[in-house]
Amino acid sequence: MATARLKDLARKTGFSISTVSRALLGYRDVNPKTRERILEAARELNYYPFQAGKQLRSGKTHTVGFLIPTYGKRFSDPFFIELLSGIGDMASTLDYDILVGTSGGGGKEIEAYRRIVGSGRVDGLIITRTKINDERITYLLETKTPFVVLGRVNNAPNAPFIDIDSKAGIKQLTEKLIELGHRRIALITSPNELIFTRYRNEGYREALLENGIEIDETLIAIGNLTQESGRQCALELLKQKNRPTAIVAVNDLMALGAYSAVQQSGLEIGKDVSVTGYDGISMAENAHPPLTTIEVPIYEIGKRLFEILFKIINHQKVEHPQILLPPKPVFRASIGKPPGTNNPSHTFKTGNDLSVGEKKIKPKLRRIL
Amino acid sequence: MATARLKDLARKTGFSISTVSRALLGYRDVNPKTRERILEAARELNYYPFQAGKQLRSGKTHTVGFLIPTYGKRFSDPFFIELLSGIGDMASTLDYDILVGTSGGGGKEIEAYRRIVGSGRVDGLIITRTKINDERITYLLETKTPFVVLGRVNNAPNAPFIDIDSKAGIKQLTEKLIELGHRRIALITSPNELIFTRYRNEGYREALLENGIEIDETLIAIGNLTQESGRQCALELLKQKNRPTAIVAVNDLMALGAYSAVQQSGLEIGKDVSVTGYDGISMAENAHPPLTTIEVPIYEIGKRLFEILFKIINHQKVEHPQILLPPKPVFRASIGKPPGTNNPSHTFKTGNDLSVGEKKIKPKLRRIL
DNA sequence: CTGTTAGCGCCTTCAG
DNA sequence: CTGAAGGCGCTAACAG
Repeated sequence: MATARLKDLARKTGFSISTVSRALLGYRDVNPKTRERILEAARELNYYPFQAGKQLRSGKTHTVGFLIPTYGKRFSDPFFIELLSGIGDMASTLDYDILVGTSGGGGKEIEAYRRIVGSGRVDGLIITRTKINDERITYLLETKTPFVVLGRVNNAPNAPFIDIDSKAGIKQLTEKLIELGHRRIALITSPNELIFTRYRNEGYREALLENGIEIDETLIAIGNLTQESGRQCALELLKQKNRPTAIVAVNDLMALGAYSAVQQSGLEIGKDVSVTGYDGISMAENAHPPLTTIEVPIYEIGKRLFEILFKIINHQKVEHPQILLPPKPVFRASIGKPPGTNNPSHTFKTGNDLSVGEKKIKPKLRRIL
Repeated sequence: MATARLKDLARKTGFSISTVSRALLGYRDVNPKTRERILEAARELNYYPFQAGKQLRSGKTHTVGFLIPTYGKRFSDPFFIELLSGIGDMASTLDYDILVGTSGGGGKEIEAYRRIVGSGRVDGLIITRTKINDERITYLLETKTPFVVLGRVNNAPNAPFIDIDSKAGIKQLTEKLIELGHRRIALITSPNELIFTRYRNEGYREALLENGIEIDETLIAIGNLTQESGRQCALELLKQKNRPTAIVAVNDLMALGAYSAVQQSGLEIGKDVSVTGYDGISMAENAHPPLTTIEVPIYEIGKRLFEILFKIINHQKVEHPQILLPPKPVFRASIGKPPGTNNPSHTFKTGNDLSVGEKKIKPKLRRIL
C-alpha cells in the first residue's frame, strides 16, 4: 500500500520507466494503446509524481512561499486568512502549493526567508507588510528570486505589486468626516517603518491641511494593528479634555478596538464619536454600528497576486505588473455629524452600504418594475 | 550569485563533496581544522542544504501539511490564523515548514489530500473540522501517513487528537442561561456532518432536559459557521412570535452574527436577548457587549498539535496522544436575566471577565492591602 | 514507438 | 581522516 512510483507502474504494465514517464506527461511518441494501459494503471495505483524527484530534475518546486507577518504572539488579523484563501484557491487551480511560515518567535524574519529560498523550497514568494528599505526585497532581488508584493516598496521601482491607493482612501474618509462637520479628527496609525503607514498618514494629513485644519500631534496615536492596541490608543485619545469627535484608524481591527474604547467610555459610536477603518474585513460589516471603511477585495487580490507570481515564475509576460487600485470607501453608520449639531446625527442607516467606488444601478431599476 | 551547493563548498575548500557533507552534519570523523574551514565557507556562501536532494535520500520532507477548510469562498474564521500561527511557530522552532492548501474551489477535498500525500510533499498532516466517518482519516490510516487531529474522529479510536470537551462547554453555558431564568433558549448550530456539532448539540440538549425544559425544534437553526449565517439564523429565530430570550451559538463568529440580527431587530444584547459563543476569538472579547464564550487557547493548541505530530513522525513516544481539555467558560455582559425579571438585568459588567476555569485569587488579596 | 543511460543534490556505505 | 561510488525518483537526450 505504499505510494506508487514510476517503477511500480513500469513493473505492472511491463513497459520501461521512461515510457511510463512519457505516457504520463502526454508525449506524442507513445502508442495510444500503451498510453491507455499506463494511464489505467496510474489511476488504479493512485499514482502521483514524487515531487522531490521532479524538482531535482526540473528545478521547479511548484510551490510558492508566504510568511505570515507576526507582531507578537496573538496575531490574528482575519485579513490574512482571506488573503491566504485567495492565494490558495488560485494556486490549487494552477496546480501549485503554498509553503507557509512564521517568523517564529524571536528569530529574525529575514533568516526565515534565507532558509526557505536557500534550501530551494519555493519558486517564488508573496510579500506583505513591507517596510522602508525592506531587507527581504533586497535579498530577493540579489538572489533573483521571483516575488510579488501586496503593497508597495521603496527600494525596488520595478517590483511587481498590487496595492490599493490607500492615501486616497484615507483621504476620502477623512474628507467625509470634515464634510460632516468634524474638526478634531484623531488618527490611530501603524508603526512608522511600515510602508503603508506613510501613505495612510499622508492621506489624513492632506485632507486636514487642504481644509484648513491644523495637524494636532496629540491627536495621532501609533498602534500595532491589533484590536487591543486600537482600544488602548483610543482610550488615550478620548481621555483628553478636548477629545476628538472622530477617529480615523488605518485598519479595521484597530477601528474595532476603538469601538470598545468609545463604548467603554460611555459614548456612542457614530454619534458622540465617529470611527472609520480600513480593509473591509467581514467583522467591519457586522459590527455595531457597521464600520465605515475602505473595502479591500483581499480574496480577489490574493488570486491576482498569485497569477502575477505564476507568470513571472514561468517567464510569461505580465501585462500589468504594478497595479494600484482605487479605494472603495463604504460609508456606514459608524460616522455621523459631530455632537452639538442640530440635524439628526445618523446620516447613514445601519446596514445600508453607500458604496462610492461601485455604481449600483440595478436596485433603482428594480424599484421601477 | 546562484545558491551555494555542496559542490561549490567542495570546490572552494578543496575537499570532496562527501567530506563537506560529513563536516556539515557534524560527523566526528572529520579533522577539526577541516570542519572549521568548511563551516566557514558555508557561512560565507550562505549555504542551505537543498531540500529536494535531502528528501530524495532520506525520505523526509521536514514539512507538515495543513489544509484550510473552506465553506464557500469568503471563509475567514480568525480562529485558523491563530491556529496556524501556533503550528507555525512551533514548527519553525523544530525546523519544519508548513504546506498549506485549500480545497480549491469546487475540487473535492479528499483529492487535495491524495495529491499532497501521494506526491510525497509532507511527512504528516494536521486535520481539522472532522466529519462523521471522515474519508480523510480513512485515507491517512490506509497510507500510514502520520497525522494529528484538532477535534475528534469517530472512525479511528486510536487517532491522536487534542480537543476541548465542547459538550461540557456548551452545557455549562446553557446551564448558566437557565440559572439566569431563561427558558426559551435557541441554538445556532453547525452542519450535522461535522463531528463537533454532535458534542455541542448534546451539551445543549442535556442542559435543557436535565432542567426539565423540553427541546423545541423550532428554536434550533443550522448555520455554516460564518458570521453572515449566524446573522441569518438569528433573524429567523427572532421573527417568531414567542421569540427566544437567549441564543447559544456553537462558535463565536455566528454569535457575533447573531449580535447584528438582535441589534438590527431593535433589541439589546444581554438584556432583551442573551447570546453565547464558542472559541474565544479576540473579537469576542472586544465585541459590544463582550461575548460570553468558551476560551479556546488555540495558539497553544496549535503548538501542541505540532509537537505531537513531530513525535509521531520521528517515532518518538507520545506520552498523551489523546488530550481532552476541560472547557473554560468566560461569562461576559452578553448574557443577563431574561426581560421581565425584576432584578437589574446586567449581571456581568462590561469588559470584566469572570473566568470559571481559572482561579483568580490575586485580585482579592490586592483589595485587602 | 520503446528502452538505455545520465544526472539533478544529497547522504552513506565502503576502501583506502 | 578522506575520497569514490551508488542510488533515492524523475525527465530528456540518444539509440535502436
